[in-house]
Amino acid sequence: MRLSKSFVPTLKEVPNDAVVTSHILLLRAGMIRMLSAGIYSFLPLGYKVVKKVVDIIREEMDAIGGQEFHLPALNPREIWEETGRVEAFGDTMFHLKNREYVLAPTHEEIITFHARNVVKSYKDMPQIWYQIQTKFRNEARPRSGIIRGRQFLMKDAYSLDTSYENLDISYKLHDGAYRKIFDRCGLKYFVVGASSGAMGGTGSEEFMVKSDAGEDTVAFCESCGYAGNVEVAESKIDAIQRNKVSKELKEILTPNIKSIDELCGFLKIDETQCAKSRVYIFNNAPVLILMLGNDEVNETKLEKVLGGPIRPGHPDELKALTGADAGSIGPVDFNGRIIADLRLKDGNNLFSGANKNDYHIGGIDLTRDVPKLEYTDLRTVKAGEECIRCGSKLDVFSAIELGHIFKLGTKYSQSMGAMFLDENGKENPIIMGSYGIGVERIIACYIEQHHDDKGLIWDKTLAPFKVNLLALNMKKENVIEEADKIYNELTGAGIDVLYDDRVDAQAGFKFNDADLLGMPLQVIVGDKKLKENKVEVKIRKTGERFDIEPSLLKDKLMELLNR
RNA sequence: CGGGGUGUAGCGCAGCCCGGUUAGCGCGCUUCGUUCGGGACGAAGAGGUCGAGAGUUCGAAUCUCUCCACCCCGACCA
Repeated sequence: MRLSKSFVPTLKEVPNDAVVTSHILLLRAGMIRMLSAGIYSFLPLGYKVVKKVVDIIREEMDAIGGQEFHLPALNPREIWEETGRVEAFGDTMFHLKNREYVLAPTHEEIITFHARNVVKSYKDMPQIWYQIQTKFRNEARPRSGIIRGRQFLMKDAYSLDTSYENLDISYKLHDGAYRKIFDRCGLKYFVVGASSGAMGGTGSEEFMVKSDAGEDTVAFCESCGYAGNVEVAESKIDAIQRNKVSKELKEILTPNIKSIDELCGFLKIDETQCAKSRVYIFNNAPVLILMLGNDEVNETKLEKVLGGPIRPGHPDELKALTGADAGSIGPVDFNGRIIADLRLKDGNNLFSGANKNDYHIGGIDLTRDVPKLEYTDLRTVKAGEECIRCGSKLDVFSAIELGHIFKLGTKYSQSMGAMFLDENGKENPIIMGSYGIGVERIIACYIEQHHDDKGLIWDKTLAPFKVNLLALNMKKENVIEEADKIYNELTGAGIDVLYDDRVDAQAGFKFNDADLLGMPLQVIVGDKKLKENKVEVKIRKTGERFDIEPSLLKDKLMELLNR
């Protein structure tokens, strides 16, 4: 492609609104432009990269037996009513004003709609259905360029199976395909166990890339590879030691003492001798949560344990339930379900609220004084704690979610009536899985991982062009002649070449644009070296450069591109 | 949705506090000439509803109010 005839509006200066590296470079390289918050146009160069990513995804999805669909983005609202997700998505779903339609934020309902009409027998399965298509989500706050938009491209896939064993097979196929996709795209990623959130289901994994631009927080173990979203991650942290002798319960006057720190200061005790109470409302019933010391309740973990949404109790509810305000609530004689974090397991000689304002109780023995106490892991892990698997120090950092694979189970088939007959003629709901990849995020993550202060650094796999040919002075006949010849030769050999043939751009301008655009190889044709019958080749990634005779150029480039 | 910030030429900004010529600067753009291997130089140009609307005033980019857009932090987020 001749640059002089192309629309590649590069920017020397950094646009005001861009903060994240990938966003800045995509704008500067003339690959995207914003239309509105979270809505981006891909310009020709950017769209070439999109197509490369999509091709890789398609190849790997086809390789596991996926069949590509193209489903409508415009959906009748009533289909979404069947699963209750109009309400579940709430404001995140776009609604049309002049017809009862919504813009699809994902496609489980549409897949299930087609499945229930056609997939009626166990003989029809397994199926893997996928598409690469635009999704719409009314994000409250789009950000970071193409990383979080209101309109974005997603590869979404769905598996239909007759049993959970078969779902496991489909799930593993996707896991493998995803690894190949991200490997081929040149991404350094890791896989974490994740919370299933509002999708429902029995298991899920997220494919993540470490990045300051990320919106998820992840605990990661360098030595064994353990990784978990902090919503679900666990660490090895000391539980309290049970004392040999349990003291008597003792009520203590603690005027105006609310927090654990105040309590420790007042009683001259350590925070690990304190059990902090939090009251949540689940299914309109109170649940008292006990945490050790200053550990905070991880609400995601709690919701998972309870199996549904929770909310913190209001101050007046707390008062009515316990007779005390937030700082003085405790487990002893609490009337309702009590769950304690594992760190408190069978602890004794603990201090906690007395359910009476300005009083705490000491000498609590959980095994003696809190009957029917349940224990589970409810903490959020912190950096520096020990890995649950190998004991090394955990790192906690932010990351971008690239892909997510889910075992959905029967949530959608059940609510929408997608049933099949098994070998015994018995009717069962289809067992489903759902698998997503954010296409733009692959590009953004790639850039976050592959750039320098000059600009983008494309690997040949995703590069919009393999070679950037620079004719340094398009007013010199010999330069034009040689560069044109090289352009024709390389193009003829099937190499994608971006030919900077701009007449009015000076050498330095072309060098900088080439580095910004970041094609893997640059071929520089200038009068100076032509006089010695040489052109220059520069490898963008390493900065390495050498001179070569034009007649040897094509073979040399082929060799470089193939290794 | 809460908090903070910004909005002036295609891009980056100054001017605003303290109202008063024709609204400036750099880059980019057009024309001509020179230059031509690391973002050239000279000359002459084009380009603006100062985010929108209302108000105060003899007079508003500047003061007041309302709205809108965008960015950041948070909440939220399959």
